[in-house]
Amino acid sequence: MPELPEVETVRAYIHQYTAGKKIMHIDVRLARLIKNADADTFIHALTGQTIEAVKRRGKYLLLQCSGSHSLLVHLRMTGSLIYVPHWQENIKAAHIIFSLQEGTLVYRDIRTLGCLWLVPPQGPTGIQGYDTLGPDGNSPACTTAYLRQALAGTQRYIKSFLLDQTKIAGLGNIYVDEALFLAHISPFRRCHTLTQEEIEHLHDAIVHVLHEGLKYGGTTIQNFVNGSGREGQNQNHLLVYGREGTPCVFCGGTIQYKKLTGRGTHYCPHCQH
DNA sequence: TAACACCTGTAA
DNA sequence: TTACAGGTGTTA
Repeated sequence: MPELPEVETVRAYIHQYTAGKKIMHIDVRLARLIKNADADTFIHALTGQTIEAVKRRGKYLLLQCSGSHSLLVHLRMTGSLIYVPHWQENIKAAHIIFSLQEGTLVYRDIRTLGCLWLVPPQGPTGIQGYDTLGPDGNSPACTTAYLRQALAGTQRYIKSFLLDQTKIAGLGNIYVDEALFLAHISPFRRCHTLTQEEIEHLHDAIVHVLHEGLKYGGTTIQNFVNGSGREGQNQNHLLVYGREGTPCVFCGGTIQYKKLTGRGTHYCPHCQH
């Protein structure tokens, strides 16, 4: 589900509502979501700690706590982290429940593919996937020069490259399709064939689509909700994702849908080369 | 790099 | 009943 703009939207809300609050009690209802500790260890390490700040790197959320351990969360497809002033038992798919000194932080996840990790004192190193993250797609480190250098070394499909979190962190299926459409580059192009000009357009498009996603509070297709449980609005501004069979906003041709390395891919064959 | 696995819900 | 879904790790 969530890509960088969705995770960042959640981060901002959760930070606003939970920073400075103490974790009074933790109810672990689905322990297998915690990947590197058993439930007792997890509960013992975090109970009594104060959430100092909520940070984000790529699609990971870091809840920095006052004690020696912190909490790292990846929402995967259908995870969500919401803050509610009053816990109610009718909240569906609530798997880990943090009772705070004021209000409740709930980890929900319909498909239960999400992950939580207890972060050791030395930080979130050694946690699979985290150490090898590339620069965030909207960070100053993700320059055109960086992209040029990284793209030159591989012949894979550009879409597959953009989805690779070790190359660029934070992009997922929606924003990759949107960025390639805006840059007029086919998802089937091989990385090493991109020209300097195309790489510049691609870079601008990545920054733009992430900015738009953030501006509209994330994209909700089915499940995404921000930290308050509300939907995003960026789905109303998408240009290709989910628009197969409808007219291309540039040429009026028909948006196509094909599978590319297992992912549904939306593009305009006339505009994207 | 492809297929499959992890899961559940929804829509065709 | 089947295919598909904002992701990613493992295996062939």
